[in-house]
Formats: sequence, C-alpha cells, structure tokens
Amino acid sequence: MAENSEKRPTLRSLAEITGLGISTVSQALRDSPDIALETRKRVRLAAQQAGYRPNRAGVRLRTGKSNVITLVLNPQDGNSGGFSNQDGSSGFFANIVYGISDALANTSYHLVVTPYSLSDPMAPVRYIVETNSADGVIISRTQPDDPRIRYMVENNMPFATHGRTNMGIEHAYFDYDNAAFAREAVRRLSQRGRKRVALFCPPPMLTYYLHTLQGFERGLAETGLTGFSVSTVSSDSGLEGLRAAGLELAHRRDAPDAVICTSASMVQPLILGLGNGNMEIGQDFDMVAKPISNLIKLVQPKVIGIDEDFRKAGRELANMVVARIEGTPPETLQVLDSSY
Amino acid sequence: MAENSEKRPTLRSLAEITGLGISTVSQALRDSPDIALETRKRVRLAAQQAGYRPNRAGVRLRTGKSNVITLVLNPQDGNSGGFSNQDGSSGFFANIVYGISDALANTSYHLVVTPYSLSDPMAPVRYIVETNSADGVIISRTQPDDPRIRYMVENNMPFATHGRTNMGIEHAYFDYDNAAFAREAVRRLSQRGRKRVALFCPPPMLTYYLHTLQGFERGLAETGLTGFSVSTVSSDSGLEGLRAAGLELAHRRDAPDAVICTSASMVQPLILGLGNGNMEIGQDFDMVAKPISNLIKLVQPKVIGIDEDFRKAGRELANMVVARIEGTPPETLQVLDSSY
DNA sequence: TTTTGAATTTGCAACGTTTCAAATTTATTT
DNA sequence: AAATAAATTTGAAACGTTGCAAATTCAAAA
Repeated sequence: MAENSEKRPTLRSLAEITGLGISTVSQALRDSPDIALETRKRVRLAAQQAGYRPNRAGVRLRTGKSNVITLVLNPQDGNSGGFSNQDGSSGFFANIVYGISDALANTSYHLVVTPYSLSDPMAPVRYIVETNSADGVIISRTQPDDPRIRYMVENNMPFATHGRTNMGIEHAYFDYDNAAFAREAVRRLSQRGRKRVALFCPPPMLTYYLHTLQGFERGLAETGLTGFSVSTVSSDSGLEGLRAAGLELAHRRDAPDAVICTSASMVQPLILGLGNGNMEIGQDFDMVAKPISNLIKLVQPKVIGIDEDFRKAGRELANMVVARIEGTPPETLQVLDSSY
Repeated sequence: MAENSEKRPTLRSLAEITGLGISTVSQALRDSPDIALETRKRVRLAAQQAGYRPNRAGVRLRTGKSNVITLVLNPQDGNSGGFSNQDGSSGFFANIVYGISDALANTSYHLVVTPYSLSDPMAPVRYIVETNSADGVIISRTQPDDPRIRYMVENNMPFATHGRTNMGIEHAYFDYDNAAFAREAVRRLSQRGRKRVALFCPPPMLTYYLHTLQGFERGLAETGLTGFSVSTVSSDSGLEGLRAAGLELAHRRDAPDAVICTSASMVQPLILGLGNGNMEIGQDFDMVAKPISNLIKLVQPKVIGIDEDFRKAGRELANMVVARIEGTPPETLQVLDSSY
C-alpha cells in the first residue's frame, strides 16, 4: 500500500540522509582525499543502505564519459560467408562477445553491439566518433590498410582490433599467430611423410591472409616440400563451393597429399569433397586445421589441429581497450597468441 | 590548422544559427505542431547542415528514456553446453544478435549485451530494472515458471522472450512451434515405415521441452508408433556424452529405428555413436532434426529436417520490445513460428 | 584571546535536453 | 482603430552529476 518512496536514490537524497552537501557526497563516493576519512565511510554506508547507483546519464552529461565499449559487427562474423545459420564459424562471434562480457563484468563499462553497414564499412565507426557514443571500440576482420583504424587514430578514439594491420600505425591488437601456425602445420605434415601441401587461404583482403601465406612459404622452404595455395575459395565462400574445390583437388594430376585449413568451416566440406574424389584422410592425405572445435575432434579425429580460444581473445581485447582509455600506450597492448 | 569549431552542435548552437530560441529548435526538430511549418523546415535544414545529433545523455537525463534495448545473455547461448568453441549451436547467438541489430538499425535504439550471472540468474534483470538502464529487454532460454518474467512484469519493464512460459502471464514472445515439429517428425518417420522412435529432448528445465514432448506423444498416438524420450543427455550435454548415448541406443534390445534431434549439436555425435553400434542412417534408422544447418545438409544429407531462422527470431523479438515500449498490449505480440 | 593556516565542507554553474507557463507576434473581429 | 483571439515563440526550471572557488570549521601558533 504505502508507496515505498518509489524513486531511486540520488546524490541529493544521500545528502539529505547524511545531512551533508551534495558535492561532499559526490566526492566522498569517489574517495576524494579532500573529504575526511570518517565522512567517506559514513557516506559509503548510507549509499550502500539506500542502494544508491550513480545515474549514468548524469555522469555522462557532466563528464562526457559514456562508460560504453562498442563492438562493431562485421557482415561475416555471424555466419561465415553469407550462408545463413552456418555452424562453421566455430562460435567466433558468440565467444568473442562472451569474452568481452567477462572482462567488462567488473568494470563500469557496458557493451554495446552495433550493426555493420554493407554499403559503407566506415559508417559505424564514424557514427561512434561523431556522436561520442562510446569510450572505446573493438573491431575485427582487420585489413592491411584499414581506413577504420586511420580514422579512429586521427580522432583519437581508443580501440583494439582483432588482427593486425600494415599501416605503420601502432595500435592495440590481439592476433593469433597465423604465420607460426602455417609454418608448424607444414612441418607436421612433413613429419608424416607428406610431400605436397594445399593451403586453403583466409579471405585475401584480411591481414592474416598475408601472415598465413608467409608462414606457409617459410614452412615449405624449411622442409623442402612443395605446395600451393587456393584462394579462389575461402572461409567466406559457400560450403558447396568448398566441397567442389576438394573434389577438383583430388582429380588434379598433381593432387596434394596434405591440406591446411585456415577456417573451421572448411574442414568438413573439404574432407567430403576429397572423399568424393576417393581421397581418404589419414590414408591418402593428412589435414591440419585451425580452429578445430570439439565437434570436429569427435567426427573427424584424424584432423590435426588446435582450437583458437576466441573467448580469451574477447577478454584480452576488452582489457586492451580499457587500458587504452586509461592512457596505456598502444605499443604495450599488442598480443600475438600462438598455442603451438 | 584552423580549428574547425571542434565541438559538435547542440540545440543551443542551432538556436544561435537560426536566431530562434532553444525550446523552439527543440520542438521544431520533433515536429511539434505548435511550431510554424515554415520554422520547422528552416530548423531541420540548419540541423542537417550543421550535422546535428541529439545528445543521448541529455535526452536520457531529461526524459528518463535510455533508448537502449538490452539482450540478456544466458550461460549456454554462446557455446551449447559448456564445451568451448563449440560449433553445434547453429549460430544461435550470433544470428539472434544480427537479427536484433537489423531491426534496431533504423530506430533510435542501441543494443546492449549484458553478461549472465551463473550464481544468480536474476541479477542482470534486476540490475537493468534498478538502474533503469534499458527501455526494454530480450531474454531467452525461457522456463515454464520464470522468475525473471514475473519480476519484469511486476516492475513493468517492457520485454520479449524467445520461448514461452506457463505462468498465466501474457507477454510478448517469439517461439518456434516445437510441438508441431515433433508431431510432424513422427509422421514423416512413420511414412518411411519406421516403427520405434527415440526422441532426444531439449534441456528439461526449458519450456519447449514440454511442447516437444507433447507433440511427440501426439504424433505417436496418431501414427500408432512406439517411442521413448531420452533426457539423460541433452543439447547441453557434452558431445562425447551424446556419442555414447547413440552407441548405447544401438545396443539396446529394443533399439529404435528412428531418432528425433531437438538440437543441431546432437546430430553428428548421435549419428557417429549409432554408427559405432553398426546402425547406418537411411539404412537402419532415419533421423529428423532441427535446426539443420547447411553444413549438416552437406555432410549428412540423409538427415531430414529444417532450419530455424534465428535471425528472423532476433528481428521479431526486437520489433516486439519496441512495440511493447510504445504501449502495444502483449497479447498481440505473440508469434508461434512453424516452418513445417 | 586573537591570528593564521590548514583541513574540510559547500553552493553554484554547467553539461544538453524537454516541458510548461508566460510572453510575443499575427490575424480576426468589432 | 481598438479589442480579442489565435498562432507562434520563448525563458526558466529541472533531470543527476562533477569541478571549482568560496565558505566554514577546527586546531595550532602567537
């Protein structure tokens, strides 16, 4: 019956409760040394009892700080390559989001997820900067020369990227060491006596395409194996395209006896396609792939590979942006992860 | 060189530019009939030219409206059932997010994704209500008696759910018609001459477990088939558990000749397990499953089933919350989707 | 005591917006 | 031309917060 006061407490109500001034309460809650220790304790207690939560809009209006980190979506993150409800993306998007969530959970930051724009990849980033709607940004699918990054640097918006660039700009990133992966993949195939390796590349516009290729070639040089790369189909291609590519491979005169996959979604279609061409895994060829999910481990146990921990990537990226916001220089926020 | 005025335009600057009062500008931009049409046009133009964007913090502080929709994460959404980087979830999470994004793109709403709390499922929802940090909420993994829903109704926070409840409370939901699916699944199996059906249930605490079971039993009754349900393992179980369950099934004296899967992540492990027990799909048994991804269609073409459009679910849910916010009664915001 | 200075607290303004009552302008009627 | 009504515009207050200069309190020094 009796309305339970109904409105949530503000600095003003705390001031009334404690008999202090509003600005005293404000400073006390932020532990300013200007305020007597005794007072600070008293205010904290009162705030606690009243269930006080600072009003984000008030803070934001006054300070300009939004306490928001925005994750910019990419068209393909959700469902690798335009085929819908695809489960080959190895939970990339979900896990990144969960990781970011984890890391942000005990900070004051909220995570906003913003849509992409097919027609203009710059649009989301520009919006964020222009409206100042976030204190920091996380982007993925990084390209060697990425206009989004140039733009954010110019407008000094703190950010971290999943993947690197080649622009001579220092920035925070978390990247998997795909060069090391590709190199080690070739080595392992060599150890198993394989001679000719087919590399199925990542999408060519992305930076890690280059790294993968470099590692691959280095591996070939070191082991003396021969090989070639396939970039007509990529993880962004359709599944049927991949299967067909596998079949085509099997029919070549110089068919490979080893395959490297740079995307989880490639594994099963390729094995199927090669199988259509009478090439059996473990028998006629070996396959190294990354990332490798538990499902693949179960249904295709002969595939050699490791999983990529996207959740960890998310956590690291979130921590990086926060550090950038707090002024940590980008040079110290660069992680090259290799599980090998 | 010359600082380009540097600050983004506000109502005040527009007022100065146009020579009008601040409140005139404010009302003009919101197309208030109190303001002369001529003036409205003039203001709109000026706003456009100056690149004016309303300050969200200002609006929120003044009106209490956050222009935020929050999606509450569930522990399992990202990676079905605790095994990490799992790709059996059929892109559920990613696609829901993309769908919501789509729908929200041409509204003033931002999408915030908030972490779950394993220890207290109510925590996220309570936080949102207490701090008024969103105008509307979307939740999933709905349970027959779901305390989150009771709480949001009591505190009249607009929301929409993925899945239904059994609480006698009307609320906005989008649900797949799992009863219809299960019933139709039995029918199809019957048409193929199958006699004994094993149903692999959804997690028992979720509402659609009940619907699935109802449909299943109705199907059995209509066709005269026999069957049983397995709920010791579910889509939240591990992959190896599923494989083992498949094997165990094959070894039973009364082994089934038909299987229904209620989660994409079950399909391959079960087929594998049954195969271990020398039961071949298409031969010794048929399988109906949902949702079925392109990958499954490709590598297990004998599986009968349909895909569930989570992206559409996301879009619908977003539209529903917005409608709820605008006052549409919940009874008219209830969608039972069946693609059969 | 009174003075001085440090320690502590506080009121005011401002951030950008909307609402509302009041002021101003314009058109209509007498 | 004056009076009235209608249409249009506007200033002030408020939302909750923080920063700052000013005010108050208190203890130490003269």
